[in-house]
Amino acid sequence: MSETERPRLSKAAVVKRGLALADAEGLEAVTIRRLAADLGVTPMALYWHFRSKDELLAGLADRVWTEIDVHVDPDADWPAQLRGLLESLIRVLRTHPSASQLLFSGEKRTSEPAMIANEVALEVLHRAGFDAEHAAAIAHSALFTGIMLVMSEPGFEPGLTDAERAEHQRLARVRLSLLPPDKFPRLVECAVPMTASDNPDFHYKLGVDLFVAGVQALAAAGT
Amino acid sequence: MSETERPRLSKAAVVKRGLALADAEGLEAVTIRRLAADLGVTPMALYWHFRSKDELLAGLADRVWTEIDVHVDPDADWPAQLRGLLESLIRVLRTHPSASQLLFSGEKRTSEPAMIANEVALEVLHRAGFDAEHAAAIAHSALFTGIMLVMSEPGFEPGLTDAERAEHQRLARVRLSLLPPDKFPRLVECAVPMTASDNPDFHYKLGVDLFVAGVQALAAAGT
DNA sequence: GCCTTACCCGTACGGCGTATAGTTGTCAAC
DNA sequence: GTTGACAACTATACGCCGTACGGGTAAGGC
Repeated sequence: MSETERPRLSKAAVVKRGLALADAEGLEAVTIRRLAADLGVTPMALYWHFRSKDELLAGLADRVWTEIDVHVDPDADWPAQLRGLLESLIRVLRTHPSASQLLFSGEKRTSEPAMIANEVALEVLHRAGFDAEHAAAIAHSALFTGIMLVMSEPGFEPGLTDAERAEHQRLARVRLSLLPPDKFPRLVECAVPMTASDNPDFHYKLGVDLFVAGVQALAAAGT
Repeated sequence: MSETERPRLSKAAVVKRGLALADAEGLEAVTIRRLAADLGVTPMALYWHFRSKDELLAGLADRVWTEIDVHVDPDADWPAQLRGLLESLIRVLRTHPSASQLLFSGEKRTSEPAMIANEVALEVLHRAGFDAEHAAAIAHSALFTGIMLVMSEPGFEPGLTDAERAEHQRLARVRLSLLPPDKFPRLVECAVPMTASDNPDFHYKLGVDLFVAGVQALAAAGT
């Protein structure tokens, strides 16, 4: 009865497993010890491949960046291109719910795939007529708009089961409904939509519409 | 030689000190042990006033919410009112750099002052002609736009000294400038504006403009 | 005099990131 | 075929963290 041979560890394998763990149980579940255990290895083994936990997390972020599709339809107008990029970003961030948290630490947006995405966005904005300063700010804003949209999705809290999420929503809704209607008429009225963690499409569509419309307004005003 | 009498602890005093600590050294400096030491008290003393650290942090968040000015100019039109609210939010978040991180945990946006702010925003949006669903989504979006603007300010990293921040900026700028210009022409071109952590007014003005313009466009399209 | 209540301390547990030093498997050089 | 170097790990330990549990102690009511 031979020991089940564990394949050699590799940076990529660790990152893959770490990302899967983050996706499944939230970023706070990604600890050196837990990840090592999942990989059937001693905690300190990871330090052979990564200088620190932060470098490991940077590895996760890097991998997430590679998943976003930076292809823009050359025949579309620039608002459609911008929208496409933002939607691609959102798609990736939604499949990796902890990635948004990850991308906040500034030095995790400097990997090469991140640069490429940034470059493409800047190019689109350049063609839209924005100068370097505005293009930079708007590209930055687009990234954070995507992150915020994902993190502000009602009921967003990575690592929760669907049942827990539903219960949270129910509680939030009840709490809102039971507010004094004379002091909080609008809140009571909006109890349901404010906590609607069911169909998120409305949330994302409105968010993207808002952003693109804003940029278009700026472009029009800038001329 | 009498012991220097320490005044009795109170919830408010702990929150005050905690917020000051967060402002000065970042949220990760706010540990039970450190905060207790600052207050001249044993860690477990804080647990008399708060059930858990999370409840303490909720206390910080609550206090931050009370600082935002929810007064809207009744003579202004709704875009100006919306802008005023957002600017007030941003002002507070900027004076408490760690507050943005704090407000992410959903249950820290349910205190009474938070509700009031929300109610006011919903009222403004209602008068702008949005239905409950859109008003709810846009109010939500406004809050997160404020948070995002603060956290996406170039060089944002609470608990850093000005010198460290300047050094970070310098490094980021150099790294961008040294990219291969044939692969990243726009990035190289935007090296300076992308890392401009000096005058932040441009950043915030553009962010608010973007948001308000977006909402106005939505209002116009909705009619 | 006693008891309750509010407030605080001491100790301990399990988990975290990681510094430091030791162990093993692999494989080229002699 | 032995040796030695090096890559890839393991073992142990340190100092943090949040916090459960079980006291202690001064003030005030009876």
